[in-house]
Amino acid sequence: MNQDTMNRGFSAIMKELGLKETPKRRAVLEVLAEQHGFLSPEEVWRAARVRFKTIGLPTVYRNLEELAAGGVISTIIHPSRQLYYYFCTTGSGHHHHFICTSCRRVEDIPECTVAAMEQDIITRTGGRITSHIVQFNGLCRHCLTDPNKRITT
Amino acid sequence: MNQDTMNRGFSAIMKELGLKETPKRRAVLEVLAEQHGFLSPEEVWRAARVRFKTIGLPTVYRNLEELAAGGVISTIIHPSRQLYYYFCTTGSGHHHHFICTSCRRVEDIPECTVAAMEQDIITRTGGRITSHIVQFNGLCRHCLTDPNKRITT
DNA sequence: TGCCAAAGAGAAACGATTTCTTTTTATACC
DNA sequence: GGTATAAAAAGAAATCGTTTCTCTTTGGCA
Ligand SMILES: [Mn+2]
Ligand SMILES: [Mn+2]
Ligand SMILES: [Zn+2]
Ligand SMILES: [Zn+2]
Repeated sequence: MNQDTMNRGFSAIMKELGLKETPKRRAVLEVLAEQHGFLSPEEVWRAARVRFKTIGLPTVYRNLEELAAGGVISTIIHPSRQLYYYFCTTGSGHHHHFICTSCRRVEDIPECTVAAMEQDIITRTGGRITSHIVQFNGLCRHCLTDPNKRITT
Repeated sequence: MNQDTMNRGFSAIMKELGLKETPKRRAVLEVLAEQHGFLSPEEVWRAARVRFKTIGLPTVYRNLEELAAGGVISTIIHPSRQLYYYFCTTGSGHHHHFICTSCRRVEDIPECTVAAMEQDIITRTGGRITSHIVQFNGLCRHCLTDPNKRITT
């Protein structure tokens, strides 16, 4: 994703969400978009500080939360239970992820085939499903190939 | 689950995991087994203190973690990112859950139909899947029927 | 240009979870 | 039954990721 596409797209995104287009907010989004994997709020903050002498960690937390609430970025469920975010370049469309627990790469799982399971649950339990979590964890082919390059976080 | 079944089963469980059968550990398991829904470590602790004047919160955390590692209890993924545990009476067999975010009831999802998705990911990405998360969140039929009885946690 | 709600800085608080040290206890073995 | 020993627990304290607070700054709009 080149810088121009990024900037144009980001302006539209923030407008749609009714969020002001501030340099800090754009930086948060840019930092995430430049990564191939998911990042923690503190990692986003460290990367953003390279561009801004001053940017507060609470600012990063707030923006990440807002952007995730708006569906612009995805939250990653992690065994450590820390917060992690990922900017998914696959446009709209509901889908899930395969994350490498070693290097943090993320792969799309295009089809969400849980519809049948949901219908089954609804009819069987009589409840209403408001959301679901489907995520596959493992090692990507890079980390599988080079065991000595694995990042055991 | 009656008390006798509980005690006999629990002894075997701890033996299998190579854990000493202590009163505190059994209490943690009993508290969870008596609930129809999932509990936080502090809630387990409060319930366990009814039986023991002294039981430390770290003890509860440690036991819950060990029992979960042994597969005896399940961890629940929660939007609040707090820890929650659930004692699943469905014996062995891999399956997933539908949890009510209001009253914390848990329903089994007997079939795990993600095998096809996994195979697809493996062949397409060349990675290895070590685990997956599949969970459905929503409102159970009780909470759906009585909106005014909903527990908005 | 001026207004004002939204956004950010910086410091501080928070609180769930973990760590540490000392004491107790379950279990294996005699 | 008595004893050794490693596991387990108590209680206090620390940790640290995350959130809150107060004041200041700024983007969007007329
Ligand atoms: Mn994606
Ligand atoms: Mn179950
Ligand atoms: Zn990897
Ligand atoms: Zn319910």
